[in-house]
Amino acid sequence: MNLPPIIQTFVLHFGEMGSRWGINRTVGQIYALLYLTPTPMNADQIVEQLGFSRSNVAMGIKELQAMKLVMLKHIPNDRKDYYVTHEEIWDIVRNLVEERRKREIEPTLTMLRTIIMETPNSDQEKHAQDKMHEMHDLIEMLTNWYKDMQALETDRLVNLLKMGAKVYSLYQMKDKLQVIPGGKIKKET
Amino acid sequence: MNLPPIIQTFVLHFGEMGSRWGINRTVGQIYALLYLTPTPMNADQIVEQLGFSRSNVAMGIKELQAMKLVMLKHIPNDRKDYYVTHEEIWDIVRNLVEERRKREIEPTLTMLRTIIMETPNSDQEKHAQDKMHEMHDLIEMLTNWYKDMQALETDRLVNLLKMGAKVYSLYQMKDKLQVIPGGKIKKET
DNA sequence: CTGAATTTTCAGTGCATACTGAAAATTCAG
DNA sequence: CTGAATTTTCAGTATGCACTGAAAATTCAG
Repeated sequence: MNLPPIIQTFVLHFGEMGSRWGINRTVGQIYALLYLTPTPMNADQIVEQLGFSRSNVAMGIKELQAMKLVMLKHIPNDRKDYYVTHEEIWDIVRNLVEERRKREIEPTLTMLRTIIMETPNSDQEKHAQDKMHEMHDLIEMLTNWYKDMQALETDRLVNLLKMGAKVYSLYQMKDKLQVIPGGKIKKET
Repeated sequence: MNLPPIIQTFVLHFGEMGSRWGINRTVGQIYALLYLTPTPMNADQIVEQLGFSRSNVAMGIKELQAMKLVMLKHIPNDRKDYYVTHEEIWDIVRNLVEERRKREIEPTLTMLRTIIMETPNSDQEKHAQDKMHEMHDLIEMLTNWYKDMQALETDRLVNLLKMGAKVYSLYQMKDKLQVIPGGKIKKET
C-alpha cells in the first residue's frame, strides 16, 4: 500500500468496518479510496494504491457497482474504465439505506407476514406469532417513517434532524395552534 | 433441529440475517429462539432445540451477554443458568443501536477527528480531509438526533415516527403559529 | 470439604469465503 | 477484420473463522 498516512488510516479503518457489515475488507478499502479521491480512478490505479490482485479489484468493483455505490465513468480518449462514488454524502446514505431495505428488510417483512398468516398449533406457536407480529409492525413503522423522510429535500431533512426532539413540543401543541400572519409562537397562558 | 415449522423458519432466517451483520449464524439463531420463547431457557435446552454443540452455545450466549441482548436469569432451586431477552421490543432496538454506536460509530468519529486535526501535505490530502470532515459532521448530526430521540418515552417516540414528514409542515409554520385555547390548527388564508 | 453438576476454555479440525494467476472474453483503434 | 488493450471469469489455494470434544474451572448441595 502506497498512500499518504492520512488517507491510509481512513482506508484501513473502512476496510475493518466493512467486515463488520458483511462487506469484505477489499471492497471496503476500494470504496474508501474512491470516496477520498477527487478524480475518477481505473482498476490499475486501485491495484497500485491498495496492493490487491487485479482480479480481486475487478470483483470488488463489480460488487460496489451492484450496490450502486460506485459508478462507471469513461474518460475521453481512454479505453480504460474509470470509477467514481456519489459526490454528495447524503446520496450515499440514501443509497446505503435503500440497498439494506431491499436486501434485508423487505425479505424479513415478507417472511414475517407469511408466518403471521398461518394458524398456530399450540400456545408456544401462538406466543411466537404474537412476537413476530410485534416485530413486523415495528419494522414497518420504521421503514414508513424512513420513506417519508427520504422524500424530503436534503436541506429540509437536515433542518428537521437538527431540531431533534424539539419538534416534539410542536407536535404536542398541534391542536392548540393557530396560524397568525407574521406572528411568533407563544405558549398558552 | 426440533422445532415447530413456524419457529424454525424465523430462527433460520435470523441466523442468515445475523451473518450479514457481522453476527455469526449460531448467535443469530440462539437469539431468535430466546426471543420467541416465553419462558427462560438454559443452555441444554438450546442445544436440544438448535443442535449445536454445548460449547458453541456457551460461546454464543457469552457473546449475546456482552452485547446485552440476553440476560442471565436464575430459577429458584435450579443450579442451571437460564437466559432471557428483553421483553419490550423497543428496548431491543435501543440496545442494538447503542451497541453499534459504541463499537462502530464512536471509534469512527475518533479516527476522523484525529485525522482532521493534522496538517495536510498536498492538495490530495486536503481534499481527503474535507471529505472526512463532511462525513464526520454528518455522523455527528445523526447520532445527536438519535440521542435526542432516545430520550423520549416510547409512546411519544412512536407518535412522532407515525407522523413522519407531516411534522415538517408544522416545523415550517413554527413562526406563524399562535396558541389558542382548545383550537384546531388552521392554514393561513 | 467433597464431589456432582454445570459452565467455560481451548487446541485442533473443518468449512466457507477471500484471494490469486492464468486463461477466456470483450472491446475498440486502426 | 485483426490484434492489442482491457476486463471478466474461474479453478485452485490460502486464510480466517465457526465449531467441536475433551479437559479445566467453577459452583454449590449436602
